[in-house]
Amino acid sequence: MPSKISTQDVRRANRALVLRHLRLNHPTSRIDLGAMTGLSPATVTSVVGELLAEGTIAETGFRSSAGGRPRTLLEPRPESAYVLGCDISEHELTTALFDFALQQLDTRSYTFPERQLDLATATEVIASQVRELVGTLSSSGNRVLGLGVGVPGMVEEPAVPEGDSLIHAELIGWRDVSLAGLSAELGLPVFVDNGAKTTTLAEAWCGEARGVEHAILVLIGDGVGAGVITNGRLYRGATSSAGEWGHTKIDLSGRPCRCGSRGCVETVLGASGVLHAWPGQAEVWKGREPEGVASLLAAFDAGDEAAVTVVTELIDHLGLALSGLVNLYNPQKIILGGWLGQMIALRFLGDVRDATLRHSLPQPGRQAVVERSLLGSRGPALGAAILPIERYIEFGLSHPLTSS
Amino acid sequence: MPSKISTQDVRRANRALVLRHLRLNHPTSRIDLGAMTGLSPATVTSVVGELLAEGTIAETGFRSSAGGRPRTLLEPRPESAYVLGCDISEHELTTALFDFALQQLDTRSYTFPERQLDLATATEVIASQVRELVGTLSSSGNRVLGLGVGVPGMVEEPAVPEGDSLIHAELIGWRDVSLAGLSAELGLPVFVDNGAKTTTLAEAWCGEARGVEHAILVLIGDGVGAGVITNGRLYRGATSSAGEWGHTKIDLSGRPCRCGSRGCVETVLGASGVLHAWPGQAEVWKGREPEGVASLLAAFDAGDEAAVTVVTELIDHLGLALSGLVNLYNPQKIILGGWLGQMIALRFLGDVRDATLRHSLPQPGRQAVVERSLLGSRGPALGAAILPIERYIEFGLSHPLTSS
DNA sequence: GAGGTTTCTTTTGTCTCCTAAAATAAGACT
DNA sequence: AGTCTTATTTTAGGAGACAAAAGAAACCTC
Repeated sequence: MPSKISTQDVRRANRALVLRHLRLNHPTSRIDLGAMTGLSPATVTSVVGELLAEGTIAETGFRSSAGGRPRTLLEPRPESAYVLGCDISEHELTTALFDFALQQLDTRSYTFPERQLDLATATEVIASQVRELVGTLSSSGNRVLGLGVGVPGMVEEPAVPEGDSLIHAELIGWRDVSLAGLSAELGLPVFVDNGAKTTTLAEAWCGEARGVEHAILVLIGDGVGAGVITNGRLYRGATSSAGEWGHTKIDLSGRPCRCGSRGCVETVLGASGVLHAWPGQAEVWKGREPEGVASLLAAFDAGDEAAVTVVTELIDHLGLALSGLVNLYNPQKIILGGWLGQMIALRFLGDVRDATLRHSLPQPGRQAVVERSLLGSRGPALGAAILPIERYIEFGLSHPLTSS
Repeated sequence: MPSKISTQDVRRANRALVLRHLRLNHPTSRIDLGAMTGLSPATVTSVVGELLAEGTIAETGFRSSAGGRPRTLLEPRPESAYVLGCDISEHELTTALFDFALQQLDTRSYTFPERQLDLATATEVIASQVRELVGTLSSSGNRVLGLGVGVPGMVEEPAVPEGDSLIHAELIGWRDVSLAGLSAELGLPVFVDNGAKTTTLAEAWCGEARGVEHAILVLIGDGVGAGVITNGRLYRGATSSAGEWGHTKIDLSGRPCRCGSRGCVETVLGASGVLHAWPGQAEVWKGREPEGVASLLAAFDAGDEAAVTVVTELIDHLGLALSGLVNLYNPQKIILGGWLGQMIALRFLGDVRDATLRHSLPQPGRQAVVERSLLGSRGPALGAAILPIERYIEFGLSHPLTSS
């Protein structure tokens, strides 16, 4: 249930509103901000004054006009704050440093074997990466807003606002773990979320979903996942684990899945699932799925009959699976990401669109455009870095933050 | 994107907050309201004073206490306002009158043949039902907040706030239709939404989903539908057609569906789909599906082998389909409704729960409780009536409203 | 280049709203 | 009756938004 609000929340909300508009279209003048947000000029002056005093934004010039006072142009100041984003995949841990404009400044990676990464090691590695990255900043005394971490598993929001998020990531052997230690060690606020969700956030802020109120990012690779944006925000559900699309069932008589059920989207659209559909090839490419898919596409190009069938069915099944998302979430845009998703989108986007439309109900189907993700592999870490930025834009520095 | 807010929105939000709390737990005292909402006693006094002056709530007694001033108890005043809800199904049109406490006072029905109901007739019938119902109110000069209408189709929200909602309801032959005429004729605000959504609203306000922040109502009958509550509100998506679950595909090699695709949930779980799975019986019960299902259950009880298989598979498939909702929406509760859904839940609720859990991912699966709907056939009209109530609670009388 | 025009930005005064603290009300207890 | 306890209302103050007025900074014209 919504909570009580008071006059100070009004300022908080309007400050965030101005900052968000400024991030999406800059440079802008005070007048334009007023027109776009609906705020009165007086209020815009006041809010902008605050942001200028903080150093969050800066006046960067003028737009001359035919016979009137020129508009002062405003922009976010990239060097006003920095954020860190960390992505943990099943064999790599990458931390990157971004400025306030979300430009990546530097990055550090750490590779680990066997899908095993214990919490202590992870904490240590991330901490040293963060210190190194922050050390590369030219001047000292910079505002570092915090660290976001994307993990390959589910993250449960704390019951009480100031509790710790609980991580469940079987893939790397983490069960009911928290990163409170890392936060304490760094003296920085640490935010955790599922990797697919952080990637979706990245897409929503800097990619194809920029400015789209209702969008879904579909990630297809070895595994399959999705992230949902509704009303411009990440959809989380009761315990933050909404959007788990990989184990939605689309085939009553499908192959068994590692999740214990059968016919999951992942068994049909995931890389090894696709190769399974290619007679006799699954074993051949085990552990080298990207090569396998490449060779499937080569065979398709060569007109190999089996390959053509596999690819044709893949596209139809993808469209069918996407239609489920279209009908259930009624998005304006569906974005294909993940290495396999990108590969498919690059060559068969039109066919995927047709297939999706074919299987969707007409009304929501008409709304939904299918696109290819623009973000490369930087997505997950970038999205993780957005977590502290989001908090800052929403709450300013009032919430726990530290300088370094 | 969220819009600007000002101090007056603060009052609006807090007024709505108090009213919602009062609706959920009454009688309550000012002090308790303050504690539950987080508002200061002074503010509670002020807001409550306003509501008392309006007549929306009343002081109804005292709770004596051990040695202190007794708390004055507050309650919503049922007779402070009235609302109308209308449900249009494929062969019937029912309008009901409710008081502010959502007690049904009276109802009128109109049956029409052949799934054909033209807009002019509908307008006329509803208008006369409404006049009749309002006429039955003992005193005159009552506040009638408006009429809500639930239709068997999709409703597109207007692009501009003051535009008209567009209705697409193929089932009764309505295409791009609006009820602006009805509103003008009655001099009352008219709100329209999809029938499954209004029923979900009813469940959220008065049924199993009361007070639940994340819930899904699943309606299984001849057709199949669903409504989703997230963060305590109805989930609508980009054009208000989210939650269309009936044509989610769960069987790649399933039977073709009237929607043009194949293996839709409706072809598996809908009444005629279920009977199709019962060898040789589909034709027998065509047009008399409820009887057919009853006889299937009788055969199941008698130990008929085919029937046992059909029912066992039905439950497994239902669990599998529900698991998709669990994984994608991460709800706290799933509620089974619709005549067939109720029938199944009444006899096999435990098995359905097991099946759902079996096919869901562990984390979201643990959260989701499966229950049977408590609302009978009154749901759709009741939910429709909630539409104007919701608006009133949120905006007070500031939005277009009329007295009669 | 002085005055006028136009357009953006800031200032001023007013209004709304929440809240802490103080005051008041309405019992029970002794 | 006096005291204690708890609930509600008043009071005084602060945060905010905004309309209207004032000020600022161009350009244009003669």
